[in-house]
Amino acid sequence: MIKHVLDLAILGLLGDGPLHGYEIRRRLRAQLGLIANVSFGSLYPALARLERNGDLGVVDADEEFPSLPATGSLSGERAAQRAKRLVATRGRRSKKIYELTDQGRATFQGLLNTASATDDQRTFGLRWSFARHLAPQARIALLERRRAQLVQGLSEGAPASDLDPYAASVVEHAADSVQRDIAWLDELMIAERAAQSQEPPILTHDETSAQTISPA
Amino acid sequence: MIKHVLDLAILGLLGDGPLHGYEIRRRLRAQLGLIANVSFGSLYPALARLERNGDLGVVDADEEFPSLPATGSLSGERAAQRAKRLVATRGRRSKKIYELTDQGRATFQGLLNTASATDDQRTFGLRWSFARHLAPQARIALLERRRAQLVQGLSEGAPASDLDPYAASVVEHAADSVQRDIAWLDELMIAERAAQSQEPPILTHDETSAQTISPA
DNA sequence: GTCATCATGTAAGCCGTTACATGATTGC
DNA sequence: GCAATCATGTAACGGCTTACATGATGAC
Repeated sequence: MIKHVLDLAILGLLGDGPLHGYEIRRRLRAQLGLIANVSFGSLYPALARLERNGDLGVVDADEEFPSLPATGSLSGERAAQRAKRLVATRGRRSKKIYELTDQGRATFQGLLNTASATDDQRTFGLRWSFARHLAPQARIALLERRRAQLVQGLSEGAPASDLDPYAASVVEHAADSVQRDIAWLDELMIAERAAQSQEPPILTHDETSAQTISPA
Repeated sequence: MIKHVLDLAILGLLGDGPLHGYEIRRRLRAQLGLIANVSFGSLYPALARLERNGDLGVVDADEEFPSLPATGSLSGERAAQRAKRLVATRGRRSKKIYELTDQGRATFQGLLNTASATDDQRTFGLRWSFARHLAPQARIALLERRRAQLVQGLSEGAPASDLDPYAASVVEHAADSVQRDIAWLDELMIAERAAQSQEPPILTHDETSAQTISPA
Protein backbone atom coordinates (compact mmCIF):
# COMPACT_ATOMS: atom_id res chain seq x y z
CA MET A 1 0.00 0.00 0.00
CA ILE A 2 1.63 3.23 -1.10
CA LYS A 3 1.82 6.26 1.13
CA HIS A 4 -1.11 8.22 -0.17
CA VAL A 5 -3.32 5.19 0.14
CA LEU A 6 -2.27 4.54 3.71
CA ASP A 7 -2.97 8.17 4.55
CA LEU A 8 -6.33 7.89 2.86
CA ALA A 9 -7.26 4.86 4.93
CA ILE A 10 -6.17 6.46 8.20
CA LEU A 11 -7.88 9.76 7.58
CA GLY A 12 -10.97 8.02 6.30
CA LEU A 13 -11.36 5.84 9.36
CA LEU A 14 -10.75 8.77 11.67
CA GLY A 15 -13.55 10.59 9.88
CA ASP A 16 -15.97 8.55 11.95
CA GLY A 17 -14.40 9.50 15.24
CA PRO A 18 -11.16 9.45 17.22
CA LEU A 19 -9.20 6.20 17.29
CA HIS A 20 -5.82 4.95 18.36
CA GLY A 21 -3.39 3.16 16.06
CA TYR A 22 -4.01 -0.36 17.24
CA GLU A 23 -7.73 0.05 16.71
CA ILE A 24 -7.20 1.55 13.25
CA ARG A 25 -5.32 -1.52 12.20
CA ARG A 26 -7.90 -3.82 13.73
CA ARG A 27 -10.72 -2.12 11.86
CA LEU A 28 -8.86 -2.07 8.58
CA ARG A 29 -8.28 -5.80 8.80
CA ALA A 30 -11.78 -6.59 10.00
CA GLN A 31 -13.69 -4.35 7.61
CA LEU A 32 -11.47 -4.10 4.58
CA GLY A 33 -9.15 -7.06 5.04
CA LEU A 34 -9.64 -8.16 1.45
CA ILE A 35 -8.56 -4.88 -0.04
CA ALA A 36 -6.38 -3.18 2.57
CA ASN A 37 -3.66 -4.35 4.87
CA VAL A 38 -1.19 -2.49 6.98
CA SER A 39 1.58 -3.44 9.38
CA PHE A 40 2.41 -1.59 12.56
CA GLY A 41 5.78 -0.79 11.10
CA SER A 42 4.17 1.44 8.52
CA LEU A 43 1.08 2.52 10.43
CA TYR A 44 2.75 4.16 13.43
CA PRO A 45 5.28 6.17 11.43
CA ALA A 46 2.41 7.28 9.20
CA LEU A 47 0.40 8.45 12.21
CA ALA A 48 3.40 10.33 13.57
CA ARG A 49 3.95 11.96 10.18
CA LEU A 50 0.31 12.98 9.87
CA GLU A 51 0.43 14.43 13.36
CA ARG A 52 3.59 16.39 12.51
CA ASN A 53 1.89 17.71 9.40
CA GLY A 54 -1.06 18.93 11.38
CA ASP A 55 -3.57 16.53 9.85
CA LEU A 56 -4.10 14.72 13.14
CA GLY A 57 -4.32 15.87 16.74
CA VAL A 58 -3.93 13.81 19.87
CA VAL A 59 -6.98 13.62 22.09
CA ASP A 60 -6.56 13.97 25.81
CA ALA A 61 -7.63 10.76 27.50
CA ASP A 62 -10.13 12.72 29.60
CA GLU A 63 -11.93 13.75 26.47
CA GLU A 64 -12.89 10.18 25.90
CA PHE A 65 -15.69 10.98 28.35
CA PRO A 66 -17.87 13.59 26.68
CA SER A 67 -19.79 13.99 29.97
CA LEU A 68 -17.00 16.33 31.05
CA PRO A 69 -17.21 19.18 28.53
CA ALA A 70 -14.52 21.82 28.59
CA THR A 71 -16.46 24.87 29.74
CA GLY A 72 -14.58 27.79 28.33
CA SER A 73 -10.91 27.85 27.40
CA LEU A 74 -8.26 26.31 29.57
CA SER A 75 -5.52 28.57 30.82
CA GLY A 76 -2.74 28.78 33.41
CA GLU A 77 -3.07 26.44 36.33
CA ARG A 78 -5.92 24.49 34.80
CA ALA A 79 -3.96 23.75 31.63
CA ALA A 80 -0.94 22.63 33.65
CA GLN A 81 -3.12 20.26 35.61
CA ARG A 82 -4.53 18.86 32.46
CA ALA A 83 -1.12 18.31 30.88
CA LYS A 84 0.07 16.59 34.05
CA ARG A 85 -2.97 14.35 34.04
CA LEU A 86 -2.37 13.50 30.39
CA VAL A 87 1.15 12.37 31.16
CA ALA A 88 -0.02 10.50 34.22
CA THR A 89 -2.78 8.82 32.24
CA ARG A 90 -0.68 7.79 29.31
CA GLY A 91 2.62 7.37 31.11
CA ARG A 92 5.15 6.93 28.40
CA ARG A 93 3.25 4.18 26.74
CA SER A 94 -0.49 3.89 26.56
CA LYS A 95 -3.28 4.52 24.13
CA LYS A 96 -2.64 7.51 21.94
CA ILE A 97 -5.92 8.60 20.51
CA TYR A 98 -5.88 10.61 17.31
CA GLU A 99 -8.56 12.80 15.84
CA LEU A 100 -8.89 14.61 12.54
CA THR A 101 -8.04 18.28 12.45
CA ASP A 102 -9.74 20.61 10.01
CA GLN A 103 -6.61 20.44 7.92
CA GLY A 104 -6.79 16.65 8.09
CA ARG A 105 -10.33 16.76 6.74
CA ALA A 106 -9.12 18.93 3.88
CA THR A 107 -6.20 16.58 3.19
CA PHE A 108 -8.60 13.66 3.15
CA GLN A 109 -10.82 15.36 0.62
CA GLY A 110 -7.79 16.10 -1.51
CA LEU A 111 -6.61 12.49 -1.46
CA LEU A 112 -10.10 11.27 -2.19
CA ASN A 113 -10.57 13.57 -5.16
CA THR A 114 -7.10 13.19 -6.63
CA ALA A 115 -7.00 10.07 -8.77
CA SER A 116 -3.55 8.72 -9.43
CA ALA A 117 -2.51 7.23 -12.74
CA THR A 118 -1.05 4.23 -10.93
CA ASP A 119 -4.29 3.27 -9.19
CA ASP A 120 -4.84 -0.44 -8.94
CA GLN A 121 -8.01 -2.24 -7.99
CA ARG A 122 -7.23 -2.20 -4.28
CA THR A 123 -6.46 1.49 -4.31
CA PHE A 124 -9.65 2.19 -6.14
CA GLY A 125 -11.57 -0.05 -3.77
CA LEU A 126 -10.30 1.83 -0.77
CA ARG A 127 -11.15 5.12 -2.42
CA TRP A 128 -14.63 4.02 -3.33
CA SER A 129 -15.27 2.65 0.13
CA PHE A 130 -15.08 6.27 1.29
CA ALA A 131 -17.24 7.52 -1.57
CA ARG A 132 -19.90 8.77 0.81
CA HIS A 133 -17.49 11.60 1.58
CA LEU A 134 -17.39 12.59 -2.08
CA ALA A 135 -19.64 14.98 -3.87
CA PRO A 136 -22.10 13.16 -6.15
CA GLN A 137 -20.56 14.36 -9.37
CA ALA A 138 -17.11 13.44 -8.03
CA ARG A 139 -18.35 9.88 -7.48
CA ILE A 140 -19.42 9.57 -11.08
CA ALA A 141 -16.15 11.07 -12.25
CA LEU A 142 -14.16 8.64 -10.11
CA LEU A 143 -16.04 5.67 -11.56
CA GLU A 144 -15.50 6.87 -15.09
CA ARG A 145 -11.79 7.47 -14.60
CA ARG A 146 -11.38 3.99 -13.17
CA ARG A 147 -13.39 2.48 -16.00
CA ALA A 148 -11.26 4.21 -18.62
CA GLN A 149 -8.11 2.90 -16.94
CA LEU A 150 -9.39 -0.67 -17.02
CA VAL A 151 -10.48 -0.44 -20.64
CA GLN A 152 -7.09 0.92 -21.62
CA GLY A 153 -5.33 -1.85 -19.70
CA LEU A 154 -7.41 -4.42 -21.54
CA SER A 155 -6.60 -2.97 -24.94
CA GLU A 156 -2.90 -2.92 -24.13
CA GLY A 157 -3.15 -6.40 -22.76
CA ALA A 158 -2.17 -9.65 -24.36
CA PRO A 159 -3.51 -10.74 -27.74
CA ALA A 160 -3.05 -14.20 -26.21
CA SER A 161 -1.62 -15.59 -29.41
CA ASP A 162 0.76 -18.53 -29.59
CA LEU A 163 0.76 -19.16 -25.87
CA ASP A 164 0.68 -22.63 -24.43
CA PRO A 165 -2.64 -23.64 -22.82
CA TYR A 166 -1.50 -22.87 -19.28
CA ALA A 167 -0.31 -19.35 -19.99
CA ALA A 168 -3.33 -18.77 -22.21
CA SER A 169 -5.73 -19.71 -19.42
CA VAL A 170 -4.01 -17.28 -17.05
CA VAL A 171 -4.22 -14.42 -19.52
CA GLU A 172 -7.81 -15.25 -20.33
CA HIS A 173 -8.80 -15.35 -16.69
CA ALA A 174 -7.04 -12.07 -15.99
CA ALA A 175 -8.91 -10.45 -18.88
CA ASP A 176 -12.17 -11.90 -17.60
CA SER A 177 -11.50 -10.45 -14.17
CA VAL A 178 -10.91 -7.01 -15.61
CA GLN A 179 -14.08 -7.25 -17.63
CA ARG A 180 -16.04 -8.19 -14.53
CA ASP A 181 -14.54 -5.21 -12.76
CA ILE A 182 -15.74 -3.02 -15.60
CA ALA A 183 -19.20 -4.51 -15.38
CA TRP A 184 -19.20 -3.83 -11.65
CA LEU A 185 -18.28 -0.21 -12.28
CA ASP A 186 -21.13 0.03 -14.77
CA GLU A 187 -23.56 -1.23 -12.15
CA LEU A 188 -22.23 1.26 -9.65
CA MET A 189 -22.66 4.05 -12.16
CA ILE A 190 -26.23 3.09 -12.88
CA ALA A 191 -27.07 2.89 -9.19
CA GLU A 192 -25.32 6.16 -8.51
CA ARG A 193 -27.10 8.01 -11.29
CA ALA A 194 -30.43 6.62 -10.17
CA ALA A 195 -29.85 7.71 -6.60
CA GLN A 196 -28.77 11.15 -7.70
CA SER A 197 -31.76 11.75 -9.93
CA GLN A 198 -34.07 10.80 -7.08
CA GLU A 199 -32.69 13.24 -4.53
CA PRO A 200 -30.55 15.78 -6.33
CA PRO A 201 -30.80 18.94 -4.23
CA ILE A 202 -29.83 17.57 -0.82
CA LEU A 203 -26.34 18.67 0.14
CA THR A 204 -24.59 17.09 3.09
CA HIS A 205 -21.71 18.61 4.95
CA ASP A 206 -19.24 16.42 3.09
CA GLU A 207 -20.68 17.36 -0.24
CA THR A 208 -20.48 21.05 0.39
CA SER A 209 -16.96 20.90 1.76
CA ALA A 210 -15.84 18.77 -1.15
CA GLN A 211 -16.63 21.62 -3.49
CA THR A 212 -14.56 24.18 -1.65
CA ILE A 213 -11.42 22.18 -1.10
CA SER A 214 -8.54 21.88 -3.52
CA PRO A 215 -6.46 18.69 -3.82
CA ALA A 216 -3.10 18.48 -2.07
CA MET B 1 7.00 -8.03 -8.30
CA ILE B 2 9.21 -9.58 -5.64
CA LYS B 3 12.61 -11.00 -6.43
CA HIS B 4 11.70 -14.64 -6.69
CA VAL B 5 8.88 -13.80 -9.01
CA LEU B 6 11.06 -11.71 -11.26
CA ASP B 7 13.60 -14.52 -11.37
CA LEU B 8 10.84 -16.95 -12.18
CA ALA B 9 9.65 -14.84 -15.08
CA ILE B 10 13.15 -14.40 -16.49
CA LEU B 11 14.16 -18.02 -16.19
CA GLY B 12 10.81 -19.15 -17.53
CA LEU B 13 11.02 -17.01 -20.65
CA LEU B 14 14.60 -18.09 -21.28
CA GLY B 15 13.40 -21.68 -21.12
CA ASP B 16 12.15 -21.23 -24.68
CA GLY B 17 15.48 -20.00 -25.97
CA PRO B 18 18.15 -17.32 -25.53
CA LEU B 19 16.97 -13.73 -25.26
CA HIS B 20 18.38 -10.34 -24.36
CA GLY B 21 16.98 -8.11 -21.64
CA TYR B 22 15.09 -5.70 -23.81
CA GLU B 23 13.30 -8.55 -25.53
CA ILE B 24 12.47 -10.21 -22.21
CA ARG B 25 10.72 -7.07 -21.09
CA ARG B 26 8.93 -6.72 -24.41
CA ARG B 27 7.60 -10.26 -24.25
CA LEU B 28 6.55 -9.97 -20.62
CA ARG B 29 4.53 -6.90 -21.43
CA ALA B 30 3.07 -8.28 -24.63
CA GLN B 31 2.21 -11.75 -23.39
CA LEU B 32 1.63 -11.31 -19.69
CA GLY B 33 1.04 -7.59 -19.44
CA LEU B 34 -2.03 -8.09 -17.29
CA ILE B 35 -0.25 -10.11 -14.66
CA ALA B 36 3.43 -9.18 -14.90
CA ASN B 37 5.30 -5.97 -15.31
CA VAL B 38 8.91 -5.11 -14.92
CA SER B 39 11.02 -2.00 -15.32
CA PHE B 40 14.53 -1.92 -16.74
CA GLY B 41 15.76 -0.70 -13.41
CA SER B 42 14.93 -4.02 -11.85
CA LEU B 43 15.32 -6.28 -14.87
CA TYR B 44 18.95 -5.55 -15.71
CA PRO B 45 20.26 -5.88 -12.15
CA ALA B 46 18.32 -9.13 -11.89
CA LEU B 47 19.92 -10.45 -15.08
CA ALA B 48 23.36 -9.47 -13.82
CA ARG B 49 22.69 -11.20 -10.52
CA LEU B 50 21.44 -14.36 -12.18
CA GLU B 51 24.55 -14.38 -14.37
CA ARG B 52 26.80 -13.95 -11.34
CA ASN B 53 25.00 -16.83 -9.63
CA GLY B 54 25.60 -19.08 -12.61
CA ASP B 55 21.94 -19.41 -13.58
CA LEU B 56 22.47 -17.58 -16.85
CA GLY B 57 25.23 -17.58 -19.40
CA VAL B 58 25.96 -15.01 -22.09
CA VAL B 59 25.69 -16.27 -25.63
CA ASP B 60 28.34 -15.31 -28.15
CA ALA B 61 26.73 -13.25 -30.88
CA ASP B 62 28.02 -15.73 -33.47
CA GLU B 63 25.97 -18.45 -31.88
CA GLU B 64 22.84 -16.66 -32.94
CA PHE B 65 23.42 -18.50 -36.22
CA PRO B 66 23.03 -22.21 -35.49
CA SER B 67 24.26 -23.00 -39.02
CA LEU B 68 27.78 -22.62 -37.67
CA PRO B 69 28.01 -25.41 -35.10
CA ALA B 70 31.08 -25.58 -32.92
CA THR B 71 32.77 -28.74 -34.16
CA GLY B 72 34.77 -29.95 -31.24
CA SER B 73 36.05 -27.83 -28.40
CA LEU B 74 37.62 -24.47 -28.93
CA SER B 75 41.15 -23.98 -27.71
CA GLY B 76 44.14 -21.67 -28.01
CA GLU B 77 44.21 -19.43 -31.05
CA ARG B 78 40.66 -20.21 -32.06
CA ALA B 79 39.25 -19.28 -28.66
CA ALA B 80 41.19 -16.02 -28.66
CA GLN B 81 39.77 -15.13 -32.07
CA ARG B 82 36.29 -15.85 -30.84
CA ALA B 83 36.66 -13.71 -27.75
CA LYS B 84 38.00 -10.86 -29.88
CA ARG B 85 35.08 -11.17 -32.24
CA LEU B 86 32.67 -11.10 -29.29
CA VAL B 87 34.12 -7.85 -28.04
CA ALA B 88 34.15 -6.44 -31.55
CA THR B 89 30.58 -7.47 -32.13
CA ARG B 90 29.18 -6.16 -28.88
CA GLY B 91 31.54 -3.27 -28.35
CA ARG B 92 30.82 -1.98 -24.90
CA ARG B 93 27.11 -1.68 -25.50
CA SER B 94 25.06 -3.93 -27.67
CA LYS B 95 22.72 -6.85 -27.33
CA LYS B 96 23.69 -9.14 -24.51
CA ILE B 97 22.00 -12.43 -25.10
CA TYR B 98 21.42 -14.69 -22.13
CA GLU B 99 20.71 -18.40 -22.06
CA LEU B 100 19.79 -20.79 -19.29
CA THR B 101 22.55 -22.89 -17.77
CA ASP B 102 21.81 -26.30 -16.33
CA GLN B 103 21.94 -24.69 -12.92
CA GLY B 104 19.48 -22.07 -14.13
CA ARG B 105 17.09 -24.80 -15.20
CA ALA B 106 17.38 -26.33 -11.74
CA THR B 107 16.80 -22.95 -10.09
CA PHE B 108 13.74 -22.45 -12.25
CA GLN B 109 12.30 -25.79 -11.21
CA GLY B 110 12.95 -24.90 -7.58
CA LEU B 111 11.16 -21.57 -7.86
CA LEU B 112 8.29 -23.17 -9.72
CA ASN B 113 7.81 -25.90 -7.15
CA THR B 114 8.31 -23.77 -4.05
CA ALA B 115 5.04 -22.06 -3.20
CA SER B 116 5.38 -19.03 -1.00
CA ALA B 117 2.90 -18.19 1.73
CA THR B 118 2.69 -14.64 0.46
CA ASP B 119 1.62 -15.56 -3.06
CA ASP B 120 -0.92 -13.22 -4.54
CA GLN B 121 -3.03 -13.72 -7.63
CA ARG B 122 -0.42 -12.27 -9.96
CA THR B 123 2.33 -14.41 -8.51
CA PHE B 124 0.20 -17.49 -8.85
CA GLY B 125 -0.74 -16.51 -12.38
CA LEU B 126 2.87 -16.22 -13.39
CA ARG B 127 3.65 -19.54 -11.79
CA TRP B 128 0.74 -21.27 -13.44
CA SER B 129 1.61 -19.80 -16.82
CA PHE B 130 4.76 -21.92 -16.63
CA ALA B 131 2.87 -24.98 -15.43
CA ARG B 132 3.87 -26.96 -18.49
CA HIS B 133 7.30 -27.20 -16.89
CA LEU B 134 5.80 -28.81 -13.80
CA ALA B 135 5.25 -32.48 -13.14
CA PRO B 136 1.54 -33.37 -13.37
CA GLN B 137 1.14 -34.07 -9.67
CA ALA B 138 2.94 -30.83 -8.88
CA ARG B 139 0.37 -28.98 -10.98
CA ILE B 140 -2.47 -30.40 -8.95
CA ALA B 141 -0.65 -29.63 -5.72
CA LEU B 142 -0.05 -26.03 -6.81
CA LEU B 143 -3.72 -25.54 -7.62
CA GLU B 144 -4.80 -26.98 -4.29
CA ARG B 145 -2.39 -24.85 -2.30
CA ARG B 146 -3.62 -21.75 -4.05
CA ARG B 147 -7.23 -22.75 -3.50
CA ALA B 148 -6.65 -23.26 0.21
CA GLN B 149 -5.04 -19.83 0.45
CA LEU B 150 -8.02 -18.17 -1.19
CA VAL B 151 -10.53 -20.00 0.97
CA GLN B 152 -8.66 -19.00 4.08
CA GLY B 153 -8.50 -15.40 2.96
CA LEU B 154 -12.25 -15.40 2.43
CA SER B 155 -12.97 -16.81 5.87
CA GLU B 156 -10.73 -14.21 7.48
CA GLY B 157 -12.33 -11.53 5.35
CA ALA B 158 -14.93 -9.03 6.32
CA PRO B 159 -18.28 -10.01 7.82
CA ALA B 160 -19.45 -6.88 5.97
CA SER B 161 -21.56 -5.77 8.89
CA ASP B 162 -22.46 -2.17 9.65
CA LEU B 163 -20.65 -0.73 6.64
CA ASP B 164 -22.09 2.04 4.59
CA PRO B 165 -23.35 1.02 1.11
CA TYR B 166 -20.20 2.15 -0.69
CA ALA B 167 -17.79 0.24 1.51
CA ALA B 168 -20.14 -2.74 1.54
CA SER B 169 -20.21 -2.88 -2.25
CA VAL B 170 -16.42 -2.87 -2.36
CA VAL B 171 -16.11 -5.69 0.15
CA GLU B 172 -18.80 -7.65 -1.60
CA HIS B 173 -17.16 -7.27 -4.99
CA ALA B 174 -13.78 -8.27 -3.57
CA ALA B 175 -15.30 -11.40 -2.07
CA ASP B 176 -17.02 -12.16 -5.38
CA SER B 177 -13.71 -11.86 -7.18
CA VAL B 178 -12.04 -14.28 -4.83
CA GLN B 179 -14.89 -16.72 -5.26
CA ARG B 180 -14.56 -16.49 -9.01
CA ASP B 181 -10.86 -17.17 -8.69
CA ILE B 182 -11.68 -20.26 -6.66
CA ALA B 183 -14.15 -21.41 -9.29
CA TRP B 184 -11.48 -20.89 -11.94
CA LEU B 185 -9.05 -23.02 -9.96
CA ASP B 186 -11.71 -25.72 -9.70
CA GLU B 187 -12.11 -25.70 -13.47
CA LEU B 188 -8.37 -25.96 -13.92
CA MET B 189 -8.23 -28.88 -11.53
CA ILE B 190 -10.99 -30.72 -13.37
CA ALA B 191 -9.30 -30.13 -16.71
CA GLU B 192 -5.94 -31.14 -15.34
CA ARG B 193 -7.21 -34.36 -13.80
CA ALA B 194 -9.02 -35.24 -16.99
CA ALA B 195 -5.91 -34.68 -19.06
CA GLN B 196 -3.80 -36.71 -16.69
CA SER B 197 -6.14 -39.69 -16.61
CA GLN B 198 -6.13 -39.76 -20.40
CA GLU B 199 -2.39 -39.95 -20.87
CA PRO B 200 -0.76 -40.87 -17.59
CA PRO B 201 2.44 -42.70 -18.53
CA ILE B 202 3.99 -40.16 -20.91
CA LEU B 203 6.90 -38.38 -19.28
CA THR B 204 8.42 -35.32 -20.86
CA HIS B 205 11.87 -34.04 -20.20
CA ASP B 206 10.54 -31.39 -17.87
CA GLU B 207 8.51 -33.87 -15.94
CA THR B 208 11.40 -36.22 -15.36
CA SER B 209 13.78 -33.44 -14.39
CA ALA B 210 11.18 -31.96 -12.07
CA GLN B 211 11.29 -35.09 -9.99
CA THR B 212 15.02 -35.08 -9.49
CA ILE B 213 15.52 -31.45 -8.58
CA SER B 214 15.26 -30.00 -5.11
CA PRO B 215 14.05 -26.44 -4.49
CA ALA B 216 16.56 -23.67 -3.95
C1' DG C 1 2.34 -12.73 40.00
C1' DT C 2 2.20 -14.14 35.58
C1' DC C 3 0.50 -14.92 31.04
C1' DA C 4 -1.89 -13.27 27.04
C1' DT C 5 -3.24 -9.42 24.87
C1' DC C 6 -3.23 -4.68 24.04
C1' DA C 7 -0.37 -0.84 22.58
C1' DT C 8 3.43 1.99 20.72
C1' DG C 9 7.57 2.66 18.61
C1' DT C 10 12.42 1.98 16.14
C1' DA C 11 15.83 -0.07 12.95
C1' DA C 12 17.49 -3.04 9.34
C1' DG C 13 16.99 -4.93 5.14
C1' DC C 14 14.88 -5.51 0.95
C1' DC C 15 13.33 -4.20 -3.33
C1' DG C 16 11.30 -1.68 -6.79
C1' DT C 17 10.57 2.56 -9.47
C1' DT C 18 12.26 6.74 -11.47
C1' DA C 19 15.53 9.38 -13.46
C1' DC C 20 19.72 9.72 -15.47
C1' DA C 21 23.59 8.49 -18.60
C1' DT C 22 25.44 6.14 -22.47
C1' DG C 23 25.80 3.98 -26.77
C1' DA C 24 24.22 1.23 -31.18
C1' DT C 25 20.96 0.73 -35.27
C1' DT C 26 17.95 1.92 -38.65
C1' DG C 27 15.12 4.75 -41.72
C1' DC C 28 14.92 8.94 -44.10
C1' DG D 1 23.70 13.39 -40.61
C1' DC D 2 19.67 13.17 -37.67
C1' DA D 3 15.79 11.43 -35.23
C1' DA D 4 13.56 7.53 -33.29
C1' DT D 5 14.06 3.38 -31.41
C1' DC D 6 16.69 -0.24 -29.56
C1' DA D 7 19.63 -1.53 -25.76
C1' DT D 8 22.17 -1.58 -21.37
C1' DG D 9 23.33 0.03 -17.13
C1' DT D 10 23.73 3.03 -12.51
C1' DA D 11 22.17 5.81 -8.60
C1' DA D 12 18.94 8.03 -5.67
C1' DC D 13 15.01 7.75 -3.38
C1' DG D 14 10.90 5.95 -1.29
C1' DG D 15 8.43 2.86 1.32
C1' DC D 16 7.06 -1.47 3.18
C1' DT D 17 7.82 -5.70 6.00
C1' DT D 18 10.10 -8.03 9.60
C1' DA D 19 12.12 -8.22 13.77
C1' DC D 20 13.11 -6.22 17.87
C1' DA D 21 12.31 -3.54 22.21
C1' DT D 22 9.31 -1.67 25.60
C1' DG D 23 5.52 -1.06 28.51
C1' DA D 24 0.42 -1.27 30.23
C1' DT D 25 -3.84 -4.05 31.37
C1' DG D 26 -6.79 -7.54 32.73
C1' DA D 27 -7.87 -12.38 33.87
C1' DC D 28 -6.87 -16.15 36.72
